[in-house]
Amino acid sequence: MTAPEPDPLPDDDVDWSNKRSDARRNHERVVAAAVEVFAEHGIDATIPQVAERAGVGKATVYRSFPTKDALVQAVAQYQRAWFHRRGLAALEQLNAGGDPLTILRDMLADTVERLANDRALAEALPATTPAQEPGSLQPIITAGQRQGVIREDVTAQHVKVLLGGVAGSLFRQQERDPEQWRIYGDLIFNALKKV
Amino acid sequence: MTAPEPDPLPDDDVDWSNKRSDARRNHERVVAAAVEVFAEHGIDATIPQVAERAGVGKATVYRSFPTKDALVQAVAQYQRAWFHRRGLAALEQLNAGGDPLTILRDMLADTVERLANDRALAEALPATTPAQEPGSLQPIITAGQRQGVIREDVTAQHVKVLLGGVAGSLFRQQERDPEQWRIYGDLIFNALKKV
Amino acid sequence: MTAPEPDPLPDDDVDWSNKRSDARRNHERVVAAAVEVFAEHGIDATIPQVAERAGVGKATVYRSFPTKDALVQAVAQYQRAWFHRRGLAALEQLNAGGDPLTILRDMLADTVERLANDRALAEALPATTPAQEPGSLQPIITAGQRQGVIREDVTAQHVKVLLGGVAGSLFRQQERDPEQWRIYGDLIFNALKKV
Amino acid sequence: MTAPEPDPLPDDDVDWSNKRSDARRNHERVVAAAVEVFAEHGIDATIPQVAERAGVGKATVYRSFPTKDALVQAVAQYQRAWFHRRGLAALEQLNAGGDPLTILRDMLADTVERLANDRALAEALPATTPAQEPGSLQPIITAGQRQGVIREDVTAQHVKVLLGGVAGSLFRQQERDPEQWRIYGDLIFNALKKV
DNA sequence: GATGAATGAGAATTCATTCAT
DNA sequence: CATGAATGAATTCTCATTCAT
Repeated sequence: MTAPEPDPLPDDDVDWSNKRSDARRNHERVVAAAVEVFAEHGIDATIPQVAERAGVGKATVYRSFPTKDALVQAVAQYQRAWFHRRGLAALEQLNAGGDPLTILRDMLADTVERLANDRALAEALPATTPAQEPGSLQPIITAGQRQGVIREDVTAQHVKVLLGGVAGSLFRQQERDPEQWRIYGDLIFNALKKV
Repeated sequence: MTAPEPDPLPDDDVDWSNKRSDARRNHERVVAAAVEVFAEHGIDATIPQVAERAGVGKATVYRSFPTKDALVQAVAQYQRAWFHRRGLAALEQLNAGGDPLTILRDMLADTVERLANDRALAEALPATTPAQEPGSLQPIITAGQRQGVIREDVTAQHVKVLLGGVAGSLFRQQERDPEQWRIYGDLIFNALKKV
Repeated sequence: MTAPEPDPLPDDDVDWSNKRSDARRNHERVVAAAVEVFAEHGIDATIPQVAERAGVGKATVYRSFPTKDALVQAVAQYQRAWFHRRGLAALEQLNAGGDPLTILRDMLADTVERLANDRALAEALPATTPAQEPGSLQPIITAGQRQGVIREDVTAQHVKVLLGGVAGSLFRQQERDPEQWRIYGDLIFNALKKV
Repeated sequence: MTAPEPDPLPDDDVDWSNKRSDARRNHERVVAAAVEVFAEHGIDATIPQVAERAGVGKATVYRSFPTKDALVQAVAQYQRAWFHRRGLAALEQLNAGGDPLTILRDMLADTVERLANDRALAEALPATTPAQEPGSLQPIITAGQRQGVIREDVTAQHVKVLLGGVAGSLFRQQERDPEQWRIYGDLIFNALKKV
């Protein structure tokens, strides 16, 4: 039900075959550090923070990513990719004849659990555009709407905004209680259901 | 149904009885300017921006508020106060025999409308602690729960987080369509209802 | 024959009447430091260099000039203004019936002498556009052309490029001998004369 | 009338007899690339730019030249060498009984044409010292002086400074019109003539 | 020998905060 | 009291140069 771990890191479309292994290790360290630091501090984290976490100099971060924004986008893409994969898993369940509401509830629960540990995902989620993610949440919502169990004015985008927005707020007030996070997931699930 | 205007400014627990009147006027100007500027730009607005809007020097802002954070807190308190007053108005309707769900729906609609025009409220809303705001939304929710129309695990805090979180996301993606804001209000309303 | 000393510093269109005297002094220090530092190192001089020379912090420089380019432009304008004033003085001599060739020779000599001590003027000179400087050199050249003693294909712009270019080169090779500088002025004068 | 192409590359006083041929080839590639890149961007071009143009790694550039300045000097030497060869060609014409003024005019025209397409030459030209270039322009100037058609206080160095300086200015203001470049060459020619 | 990865020093710029007037 | 001038710390980004492979 959960996504496979560890998540693959973004590859940046670089052909690493003829690069030195330590360089690749450092690149991965940078990305991993960025994922961690952004997870903790959001996209306001600074390049020096990332560099220190990775144990490299600032300029090494710039070797992998030419601007801070590029790094932010890479991490955001990585986060969206997780969400996308989770959506594909849900889609398989749906195609296997699963119940849309159940699948949706589980997916929301998983996502909230991850959001609780990853501020960057919270910030990346609403920025997703439907075209970029054919899998995602939309098919499940559509299926539920066909069955008349999900509100007809709801789209995946609404869910992402609700999830991302709530997570952002909870991070800001440093809510760490998993039970509270779970409740919010359940409330959002409830918001989508047809009365 | 809407709150009275202009909203009273926060008092900051200062004894003004022996202050010069122009000092008090400056203080109020600063707060009013801060409310406006933060409403437009969120808490990332700068002190110089606030000072300019207030028509005073930067140091005058610091006379009223020793740090930028103090000013942010004051504005946040002011925003929460608006929400609190709106809650008291709803409470009166409740005591006059109104329907909790209807009252709740109207209050959410009003709040979303205000959120759409006030970034600072979105940022301030979730930071409220229950003890600070006995009025607020809680009595309406409680009444609805007694009538069995509102989920029992829901508190005013949950609603604030949902509202503030969604508004934050919508601001970040610069969503200006009032219809979209309205839908989110409706979804949150739906989230609270008992199935 | 030479320009009045000390040259007036650029005023940046600021009304200083209600500013504190120390602020004005600091502003002037910044400008004076910038003029000096740019005179020595050209426009590649850095803001920290200017700040240190002025005995102020970097940010104080930014108070007077919002970007480095603004500072560069101010200094360049100041330099062009000197050249302009010198041109006006020459124009008066011309109107008083002076000999164009003699006036031109003197003006070139003065300018070269100043260029020898001011790298920034060398860099600013060619950037002048005729429209900006109605006085300048053009009237003298035109008068000389009317008398048939100056080449007809010559404009003030050509002279500025010759002067600025030569001075740039001499700075780069650190030529300090005034006699050499004088010779270049004389060569340029010779270049302009009709055969 | 023009110099033979391709120009020979500088030798840097290195004994290549016991070097591997590919190392020598790399060295030459670096110099050729540096000549091109500096011609386009002046000495502000970066080492990575040169390395990329040469198709080698940055460190390979540093193997041939310990600092960027060393590379700059090598390119400058190469540019001066072109000028020197052009001077030798002129010298032959002189020895064959040519007219000094005509030879000088042609040489200046050629040089200006090359300057217009080579920023590095403009920057390198004035840095020449007479001792380094016995040939160059000096013999023609001397011949012209003997005939009484060229000013007696003029040396080849003066001409180089005039040429390099003007070219530097024209590059900085991005003057691309060949006619303008030609005029400057003619003015410099005029500057040298005896009245 | 050759490579490209890594780095440190430094540049421009912004802003919360302090202080002299 | 009120002001705006001054500043230092922090941030993004660049490049000449060194070093491990």
